[in-house]
Amino acid sequence: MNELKKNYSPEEIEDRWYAFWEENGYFKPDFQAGKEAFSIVIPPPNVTGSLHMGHALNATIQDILARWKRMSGHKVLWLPGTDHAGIATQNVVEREIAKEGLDRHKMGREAFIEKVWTWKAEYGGRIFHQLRKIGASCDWSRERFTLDEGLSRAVREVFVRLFDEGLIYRDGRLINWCPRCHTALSDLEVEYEDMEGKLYSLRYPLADGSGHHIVVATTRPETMLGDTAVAVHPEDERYRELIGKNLDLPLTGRQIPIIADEQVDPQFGTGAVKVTPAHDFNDEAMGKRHGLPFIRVISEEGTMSPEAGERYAGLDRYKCRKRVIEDLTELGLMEGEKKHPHSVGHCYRCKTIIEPLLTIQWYVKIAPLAEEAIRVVEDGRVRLIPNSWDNNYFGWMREIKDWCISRQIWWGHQIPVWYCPDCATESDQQKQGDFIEHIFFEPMTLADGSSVMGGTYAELTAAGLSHEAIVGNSKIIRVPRTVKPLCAREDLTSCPHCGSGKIIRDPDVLDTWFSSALWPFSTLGWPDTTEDLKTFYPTSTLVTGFDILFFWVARMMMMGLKFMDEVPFRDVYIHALVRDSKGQKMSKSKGNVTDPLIMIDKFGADAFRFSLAAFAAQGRDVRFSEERVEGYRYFINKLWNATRFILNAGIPASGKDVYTRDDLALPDKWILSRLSATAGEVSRGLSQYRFNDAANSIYHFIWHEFCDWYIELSKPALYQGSEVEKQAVADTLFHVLEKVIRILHPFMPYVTEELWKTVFEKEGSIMTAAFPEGLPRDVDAEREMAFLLDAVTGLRSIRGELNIAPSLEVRAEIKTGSAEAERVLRGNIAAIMKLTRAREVQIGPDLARPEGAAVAVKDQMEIYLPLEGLLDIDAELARLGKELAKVEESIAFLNKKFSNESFMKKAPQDVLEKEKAKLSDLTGKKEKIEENIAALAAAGGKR
RNA sequence: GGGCGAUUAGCUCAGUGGGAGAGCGCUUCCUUCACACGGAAGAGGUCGUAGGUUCAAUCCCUACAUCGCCUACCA
Repeated sequence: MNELKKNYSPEEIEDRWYAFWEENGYFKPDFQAGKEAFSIVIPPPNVTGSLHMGHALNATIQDILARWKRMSGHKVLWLPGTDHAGIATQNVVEREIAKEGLDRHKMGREAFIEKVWTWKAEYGGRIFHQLRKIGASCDWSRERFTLDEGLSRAVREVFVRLFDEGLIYRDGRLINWCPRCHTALSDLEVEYEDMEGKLYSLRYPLADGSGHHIVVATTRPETMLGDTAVAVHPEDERYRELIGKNLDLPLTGRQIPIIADEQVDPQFGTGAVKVTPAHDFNDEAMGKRHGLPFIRVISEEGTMSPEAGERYAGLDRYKCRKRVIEDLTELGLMEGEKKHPHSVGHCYRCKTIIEPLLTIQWYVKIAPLAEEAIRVVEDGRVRLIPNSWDNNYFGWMREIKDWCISRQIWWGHQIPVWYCPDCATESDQQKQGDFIEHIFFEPMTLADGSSVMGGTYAELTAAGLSHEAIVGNSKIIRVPRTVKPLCAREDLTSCPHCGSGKIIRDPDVLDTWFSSALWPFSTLGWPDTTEDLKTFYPTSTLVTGFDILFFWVARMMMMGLKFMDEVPFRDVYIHALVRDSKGQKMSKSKGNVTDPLIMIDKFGADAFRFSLAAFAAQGRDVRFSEERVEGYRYFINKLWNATRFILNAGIPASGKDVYTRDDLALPDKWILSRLSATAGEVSRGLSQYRFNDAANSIYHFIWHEFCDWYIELSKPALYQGSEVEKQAVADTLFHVLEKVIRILHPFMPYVTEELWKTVFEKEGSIMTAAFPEGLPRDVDAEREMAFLLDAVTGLRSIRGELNIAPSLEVRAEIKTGSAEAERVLRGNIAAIMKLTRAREVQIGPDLARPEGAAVAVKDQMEIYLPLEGLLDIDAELARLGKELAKVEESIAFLNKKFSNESFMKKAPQDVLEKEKAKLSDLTGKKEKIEENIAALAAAGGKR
């Protein structure tokens, strides 16, 4: 047997055991026959990510499940991977190259993407290192990346199939545009934030020369340059006469009509609203209803476009706002302004204020996919846990809008669509709208006389040509997006219709979430029918935060059902957000971020994991507090020292089964029964995703039952018992310890492995030991033990409250009220003496009340502590008085109940019985206390 | 605007239709041969407010207050 140091030091063992597990393949599923599959796919963190508290909680929960299921005889796959995180990653690398004075346009698409891959190779694995620190038992041999070859094939397959079915289409409409990221965003990617804005009132003069004007209110005066109407409510008396008339739109020289529309709220502002169909979602709808022109006055860069007029073109949108206000003021057309709080959409990646822009984008027609995804939650094929999320989920799914999936960035899955300029008709060319631009290089002779072969931008820069030279000599082909798109599984090099080699690929890439939507099956090998796919799909449980319920979970449901014809997972455990100790959301800008790695450093991964599990109550945010982590480090130390105690006793385990032998004492049987109960509670907790219950249950058992009671009770036997008694106790201690570290292992993998290997010198790993299940309860032992516990607590209570010095070795007398109580107490006199520091304990059914004794009244016993002259009678009287008051209060309450006729008539029989029993117990107790008070008072009087 | 959740001991939070629990903190005592990262004994709560349902409400219902979150087109 090995020696343990006095205190547990996590840093010395964690990395060693992790390497041991990984090298020996313990994280790989065990394909042994007969094992049921249990699979989890990790919510892929962004490659740019580093581990934050959310990941830590998420990973800990998954790991607890994975380890528990492994120990419970499942073949477990926990599949790890990362997400390419299109916009986020592109932003990071763009900042990186900006330091070298580069930008992606100068580099060219291919060179830039290569740069991102290089970056990914260097930094992308960071988070996996961190997950290893936490102890995550992922099967790293199956690690995937949303942009790797296999997953890209899956993306391509899905796109083509949806395209062929008409579920993917292009349309020109308003979308949320981030002028900084220079891309479209889906509705979900816009974060709304309340901001203190201003509401400006502008005067639009009537065009009839009457000198009258209409006042409109707006928060965005610069958009007035793109107004194409002013709308009023059709019933609005104030404006009825004016409907159909024209207004002079200031600063533009254009005239716009006054239209009537139900959507206008006559109560708001002046009841007249300016309509800018090309830059506002409401106005877009109104514009379409009334056939208004769409004038785009703001460009992709967030600056004013030429259509805004010469005076404003090129200005930043906010500078333009100022200038418009100045100009209107000068014309006397500013009616006024006032503060106006409103919510403004921001890019979820860079926080820039989004701009609604009219562009052509790719969409997924989502309603047909959503139907089935709703049904599977309704009929329970997928369970959301906690189910309070059901309504949120249904609400969102039922109102779901088509999903904009194209992004104008480079890092991602490029849309597998080509356009043929030679197939474009004249009407295509003339149509206003988006063009796809392609820099096209033909073999050319440069100014210095050298000649250059044609090629892509990247190839040419690689050949040493400057950006200027390339751009100056290139031809730009523009293909209107209205040309029929050609969608294909394999890259096209020529037009399948006309054979033209000039076809241009759609430059857009797919929304990152498009590929993550396929994660549960693409990672398992789909579209091939692999062994993994057959074994592990559908996955068992998805563990995720509610913040990506719609981004990710809902979309996985739709895609899984569509392409696998089966739900992607059975259970979705939705955990809360980790907040700081004050309940604030952790964020870099607030500086209240707790770094999980620092926590692991300070307290060890086990303590940190256990805290997260203990915090993870369903349906509530997690408030993280370092003090609690510290507390759980103490807990590990407690277990560690309990182990030292067991080892130091120096009695090796005999190997005899503790459940079939007949030489166990009451405390032994009791702790075994409590162990069984605890194992059951932990199993139940885990299977119901009540991680806090499971954690608390094992914590309480180890500390307060095993250490506080059983180990203390074991001492008399170990120090003074017979050889047989010693061996029985030692065997019980070892047995409970061994089982307890198994139960604890999913929560605390490292320390449990350490104890398993060093104390029990076992082969293999605790990871493959069976999780304790179905251990026998011993209700007799638990009931009998209550007498012993009562006797000890009663005596301790007297000692504590009467402040009897611990050095004073008292004598105790216990008058028992039943044969069972007597038998139990008699059998455990040594333990009572040891735990209460009594030099003598007398037990019997008819002991006389000694004079000058303190007393405690318990079920089936009166405990006397004779203090021969030392008793502070007043203190004891006060103590008993307090006790009596409590009992009397309860009795009064019960009596009130019984005197209530309706209660007697209507309360169910079992409740009635229970209350009656309670009353009779209390009455007995009351009488005994009163007797003792009377006796004591008499004794006091004699004094 | 709509929806959801929260409100329980000093703090952080569990919990249940039959007079409320934990951890930390606090008080008192104890360096007793696993652990002072320890042990023992205590104090501490009209379970947000007001109504209602019920024999019985901290728990169910309604309203209100406060605080969060999600969602929405009020210019």
